[in-house]
Amino acid sequence: MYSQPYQPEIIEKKWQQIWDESHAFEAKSDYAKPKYYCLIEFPYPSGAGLHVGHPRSNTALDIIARKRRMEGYNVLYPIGWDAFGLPTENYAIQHHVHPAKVTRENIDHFRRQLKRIGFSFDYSREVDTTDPNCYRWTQWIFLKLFEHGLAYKAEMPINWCTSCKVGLANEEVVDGVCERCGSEVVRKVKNQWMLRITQYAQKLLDGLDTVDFIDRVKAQQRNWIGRSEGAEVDFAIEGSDTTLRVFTTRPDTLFGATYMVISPEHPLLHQMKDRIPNMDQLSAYQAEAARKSDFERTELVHEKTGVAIDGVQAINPVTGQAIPIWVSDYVLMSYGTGAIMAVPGHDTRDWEFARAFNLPIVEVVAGGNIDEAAHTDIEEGILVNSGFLNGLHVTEAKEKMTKWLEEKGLGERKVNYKLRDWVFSRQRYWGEPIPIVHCPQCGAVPLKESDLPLLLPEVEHYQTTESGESPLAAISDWVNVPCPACGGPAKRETDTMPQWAGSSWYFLRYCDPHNDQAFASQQALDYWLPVDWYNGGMEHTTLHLLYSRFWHLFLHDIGQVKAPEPYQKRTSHGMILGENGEKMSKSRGNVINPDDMIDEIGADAFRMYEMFMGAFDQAIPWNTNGARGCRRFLDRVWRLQDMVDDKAKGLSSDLAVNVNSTIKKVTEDYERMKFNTAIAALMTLVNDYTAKGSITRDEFKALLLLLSPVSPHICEEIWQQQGYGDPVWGQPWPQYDESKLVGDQVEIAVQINGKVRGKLMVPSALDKLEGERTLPDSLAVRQLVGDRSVVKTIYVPGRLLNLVVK
RNA sequence: GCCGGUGUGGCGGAAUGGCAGACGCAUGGGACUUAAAAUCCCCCGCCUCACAAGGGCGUGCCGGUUCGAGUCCGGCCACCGGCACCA
Repeated sequence: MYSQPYQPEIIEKKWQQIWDESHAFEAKSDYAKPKYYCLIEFPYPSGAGLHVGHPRSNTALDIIARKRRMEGYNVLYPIGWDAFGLPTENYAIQHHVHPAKVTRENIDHFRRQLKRIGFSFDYSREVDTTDPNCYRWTQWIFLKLFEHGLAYKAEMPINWCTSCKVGLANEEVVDGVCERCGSEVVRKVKNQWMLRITQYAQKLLDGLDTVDFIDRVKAQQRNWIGRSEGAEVDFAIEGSDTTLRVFTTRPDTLFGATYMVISPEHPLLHQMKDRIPNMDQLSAYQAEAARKSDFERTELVHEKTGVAIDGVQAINPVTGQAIPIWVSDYVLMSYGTGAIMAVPGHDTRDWEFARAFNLPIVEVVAGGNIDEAAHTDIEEGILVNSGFLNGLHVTEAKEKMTKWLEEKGLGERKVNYKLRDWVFSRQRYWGEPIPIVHCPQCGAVPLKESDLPLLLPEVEHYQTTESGESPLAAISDWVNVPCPACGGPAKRETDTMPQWAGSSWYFLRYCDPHNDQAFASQQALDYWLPVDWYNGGMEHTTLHLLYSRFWHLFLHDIGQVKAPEPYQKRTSHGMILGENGEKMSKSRGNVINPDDMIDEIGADAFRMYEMFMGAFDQAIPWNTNGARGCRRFLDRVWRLQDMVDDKAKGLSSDLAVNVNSTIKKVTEDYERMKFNTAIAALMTLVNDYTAKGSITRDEFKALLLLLSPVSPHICEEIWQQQGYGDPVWGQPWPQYDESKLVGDQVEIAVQINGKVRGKLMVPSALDKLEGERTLPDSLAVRQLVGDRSVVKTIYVPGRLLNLVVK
């Protein structure tokens, strides 16, 4: 009997120390070797520590990273800290400590927790976004964006979180409330730094065709970018030189445009105010619309309100008829031109509005009943009541109308995107300072590159001021500086960058993290990029993933990186839910702490359960008993040491098929992220070994190599104790013998009319034709058929025989 | 409303158009033990049947294709995620 019990708490510490001291997982700067870059989203080092969601992503790519090393690749699997951000700052305010100190402590805590799980990260390349040597380059990229006209300052209504006291990007507002804290978001006009991500809308869309992202990620990005094709059309305003421009995706329905609607913020109102008799009424409506918070706007859907503009009419360019212009908040200033042509016959919103205010409804595409509802299902319709378009299919009509508009100079083809520019300023302390000086003479002046990094100054209070200004605004000797251009008195920008800044390029820094001449050397970037495999959460699909692709496309355009797209492959893991099937949260009291689990079952079993619990891309409830089952499995693996027969050589004949097919299955399943079935196959193999009662050294060895990416510590320990030689992490990945995947004989099912009626042993080499010729004559099959006659015979080699009988 | 995804035992789940329920969890039974824990073994979808054998039914619902459908096609339903007065 093997006397020593399995003690993960001892062997895991032991091997973690050995990995550390031997620099086992540091990426080599050997640019001749084939490389593989595995990336997980770097964590935000919160005070709460690691939760069980982090290890799901980390273990998955740790398996890939460890497998790639065994396959001979130079692997980069880095880790870092997305350490700027509000929770740390709020904690610092509350407890009167410096956020940098809080950050340092949290990082140390996170690193300890991660090391305890045995991830093969290259800790020598840690990136910390709050380190001036790092954010210096974040500022540098900002200067480049500014230099290329992609960063600009604008007075504009922004989403203002009333609790965080900070402006938010559109992407950070969810259901009208702050994504982070859930508080009400109101619109507030502020002077904000913006990034022109809209200029990259088409490139962000096109790039998706060149990369290997899972479909739902691509779909969500496309959806968010929201491209739509159509035309812009000018409507003349009666009795003036002005025209009112609209965007429409359905130029073919122009004959059905019976009125127009402009958004309450549309400049036309102000422009025409002298000839509008009911301006008071309109101003009141404008004020009403402005008061509505985003929350109210999303809640109060479908109840159409509006006011007609008296004394001003537009001319429908195809019918020549004068049509009224209305103001309504169902038309958004931020999309298209802020004005629409209303086609109530074929648009639900226009139909409701027309009904509410008694406006004419005209059918221009046949097939519906416009007295009952708008006829919107018109992709295949035929035009009616439409002059020169009558009788045409909508597709032809669209084309003909667009050409007609272009010829007459009344409009043009146009593509619109839902994507908005990115609000980039935050009125907060704990972020990268924006390296700009505002000079009354020269305007916004960038710092010189040689003056970077612009350090965050020490302040007394980290709180946003009551007027909504950054805490940096209160430090007058930091704020007041000479203008870098003219030397006159000027003031620094006091807003800081959002947390998304650092995460938009951190993966580039990993390539060469200690470089102080550039964000990374050209050679390192050329070698390591693109990231070969990036795994992360679905919640980052429209934020981080889009932003970082944008920055990378930009860096590509200015010649800093070779490839346009940063990530070759993107996968996403499913969320881990609490044991009750609900989302894990402190308030629900269903949070599982990784440290507690590791104390109980060890890191190897914990890692295994994270991968075994279910399909990797699905949300799965945690089950502590299931995790204990993984520990029991590792106990069985440990006890296999009692069964090793030192004298037996190679693979025993009755296990050769099991071992070879397991190697094949596990190898393929790891690549497809089917970790649960790979582990199930390993369990089956161990069951086979146990049932046999004795195994050869080679049989044990194959198991350890296959299991090592999932549960590395126990494999290293057994490997060493069994005297297999150099550590597992440097061993070649096991290969299978194609000729040993099936035995000489296989059991097949015998079906009569598609129903299983018996089993039969047949030679596995038997082919389809030969099987169909010979098998029906065998005794067992003849008994099943009885005196019925066989009409048809189908033999699927190695699977089944189906006889159709009458 | 639009775009994705998912529906299979008590539970998590498995199944290139080919034996539905692998693997694990839970439950029950047994062995070992003075006892317990640990470990090992067995059973474990529903119905029929005294039992066994045997048979029937079964992958959200309705239809279709096929020798054969959880898988493919058509039409629904439910749930989850994302987007949404986006013209």
